[in-house]
Amino acid sequence: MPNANGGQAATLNDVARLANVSRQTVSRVINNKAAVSPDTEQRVRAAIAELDYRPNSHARSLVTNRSLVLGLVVPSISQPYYPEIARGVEDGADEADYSVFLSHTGGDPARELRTLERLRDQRVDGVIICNSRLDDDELMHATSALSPVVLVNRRVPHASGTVIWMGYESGTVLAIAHLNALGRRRIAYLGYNYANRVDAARFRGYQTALQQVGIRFDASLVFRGGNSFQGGYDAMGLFHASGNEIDGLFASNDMMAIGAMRYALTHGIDVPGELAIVGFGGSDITSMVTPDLTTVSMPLYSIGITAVQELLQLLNGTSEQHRQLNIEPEILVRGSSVANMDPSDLLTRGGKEE
Amino acid sequence: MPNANGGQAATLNDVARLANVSRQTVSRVINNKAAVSPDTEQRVRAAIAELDYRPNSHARSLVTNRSLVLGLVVPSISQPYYPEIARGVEDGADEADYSVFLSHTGGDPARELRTLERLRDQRVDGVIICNSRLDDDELMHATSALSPVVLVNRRVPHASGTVIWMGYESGTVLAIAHLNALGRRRIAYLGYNYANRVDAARFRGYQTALQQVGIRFDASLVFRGGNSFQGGYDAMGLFHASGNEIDGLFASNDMMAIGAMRYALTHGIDVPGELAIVGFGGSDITSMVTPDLTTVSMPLYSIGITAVQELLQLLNGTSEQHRQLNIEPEILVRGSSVANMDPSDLLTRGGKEE
DNA sequence: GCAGGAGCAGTGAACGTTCACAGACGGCCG
DNA sequence: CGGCCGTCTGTGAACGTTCACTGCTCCTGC
Repeated sequence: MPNANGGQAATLNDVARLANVSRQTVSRVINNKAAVSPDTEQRVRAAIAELDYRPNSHARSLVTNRSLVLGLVVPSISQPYYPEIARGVEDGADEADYSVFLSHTGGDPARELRTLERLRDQRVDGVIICNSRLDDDELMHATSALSPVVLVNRRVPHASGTVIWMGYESGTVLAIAHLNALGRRRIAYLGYNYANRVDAARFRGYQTALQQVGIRFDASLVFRGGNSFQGGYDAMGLFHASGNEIDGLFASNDMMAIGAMRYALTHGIDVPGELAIVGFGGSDITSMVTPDLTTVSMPLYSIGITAVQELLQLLNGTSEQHRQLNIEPEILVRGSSVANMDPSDLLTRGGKEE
Repeated sequence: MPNANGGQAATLNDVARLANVSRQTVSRVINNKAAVSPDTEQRVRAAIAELDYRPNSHARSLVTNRSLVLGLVVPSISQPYYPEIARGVEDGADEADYSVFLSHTGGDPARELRTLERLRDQRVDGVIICNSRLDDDELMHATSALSPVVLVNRRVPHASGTVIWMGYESGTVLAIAHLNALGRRRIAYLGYNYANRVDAARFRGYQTALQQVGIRFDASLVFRGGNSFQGGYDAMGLFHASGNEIDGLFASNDMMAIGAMRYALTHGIDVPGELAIVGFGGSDITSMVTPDLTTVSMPLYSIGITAVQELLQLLNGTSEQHRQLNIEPEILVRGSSVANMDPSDLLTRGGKEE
């Protein structure tokens, strides 16, 4: 415990006294703002080291009006997909010497609202909100006191700040086109919640793609289930029991796709022979299942990085507001849609950037 | 923008002026500390609402010496396992009205050190560190200025604060005992880094268990690979090529186990018939692979909750320091070690809480 | 009728920084 | 040799709260 006065952290004044200079001089040294004579600087640094002094960020923020803290709000940190974004945000922030408040809302709008209030209380310098569950008005109001803001997967009318929009629609088109190219014609769509903007965008992509390749939309091939492995498994079971024949399946996310695939495999349906399956998300899991899952992949890590950079640019005015960045996905073709791929070949494909 | 003076957030003084009372009275209302007449309170609340006032937490922290913020440090947020802990921490903190700084270190000790410094700068009220990569001295020194501290999976001599220790050793004993009970005698151990404390603890468990069930330790059945799906796959390949016969395999974590299983399945080794496999971690993925993976499961979410509660108790002195909490794992028996389980039965087992 | 307490409100100082100044000192130029 | 500029350092105020007081009014009890 190199602290001077009984457990309390040393202050600028303590350092100044020890080094026989004024507060301001110490401040100058730690912020290396203005010129300080080498001799003085040396003395100050020695004092800082001796007292193990570190500036109090609260005091600093109070006067500078900047906290060097960002907020990241996600619905659920434990779902695959968000951790990867969070990692990007973390890395981007760390590099710029920012800290990150992580908050997860559990998909509960009330909790999201509470979280945003708290971030405001903490006077964070900016906020990244992923897949907000608030309705337009609430979101507008909550973020108006919270600028700048980067919204991931949510377009809000007249939002100041930047919107990062993932190509859910185009990604789904990719998936359906792939299934069509494989000669599949009866392609089912497995979603989870059409009231959800993201799921709705995918559904639009499904319809668009069908039209493009000249397949008539058949509402009986659209079904839904819970947003999980179990949900996909159960939904597939129900659908199968209905007796509808299909040779292709697109699922809204990887976990549901894997659940559906599991049902198929354990009920004598050959994948991909009889049924080709494509998931959405590009999560790690997809390369660990057998057969590995063809999936539409989003560059999640770099989305996180981009979000932070955009936020920092908004902060120092290097970027204009009202921008929209579109992120385009790619499709990772694997064993759940194309048979007889060399497994060792599969392993090297579809790796994520680090 | 209900703000009064041009974009700047309203302050206590603004509210006081508008409500025609003193700062202190407003303070009393927002902290509902002392008695305030109903009439006055009403006026103050109206003013707060009109100005959309929210207290500045920096100013508050400066004088109260509490920040209502906790720090959570993990090696990697995108690896399965940490998100679940983070979720627990988040939920526990949210309930107590605390915010959480999430920092991930990428397993880099230098970055971990930098992170801890930053948390200290931010004057967080407490820190949870998972699987610290620092050596004892560094960790001791870095945390001495950062109390209270909860250390997950790391025992440090004379650490003030609490240690949460997961039963790596006992969990591994569970796994080996299970394999032995199935009649497996040539049980291999697949690790990733024996210099790693956690991996070393598991290895001790392996040796202990062998001894308990009367199997002679055979060093040629111990091999290692990278800490990932690919690592498990490759290591299994090399081991297989060496011609060593085994009928049971324990892997240090789920991803490696799944990689090894994938290698076995794609190279004509029947799982679990010829080779029974047990992983470690209890991550979600394990129930999504085919066959689903028998795994040693840690109650990660509740560990996160526990860590926060412990921290908060240390904060208000309700818990004594130098405590060690041992978390005991359980084994989830599934298709990779026991064949012919009803798949729908499997689905309902091993689900996580929440 | 007055001491004492309860209920309510306000004042100055403090928390640990940075900011906008101002001052001291020496050297250079005209 | 006087004025001015550059380099270095110090001073008071401010940021937005809470804390420890003090002061006022009104009621109660003896």
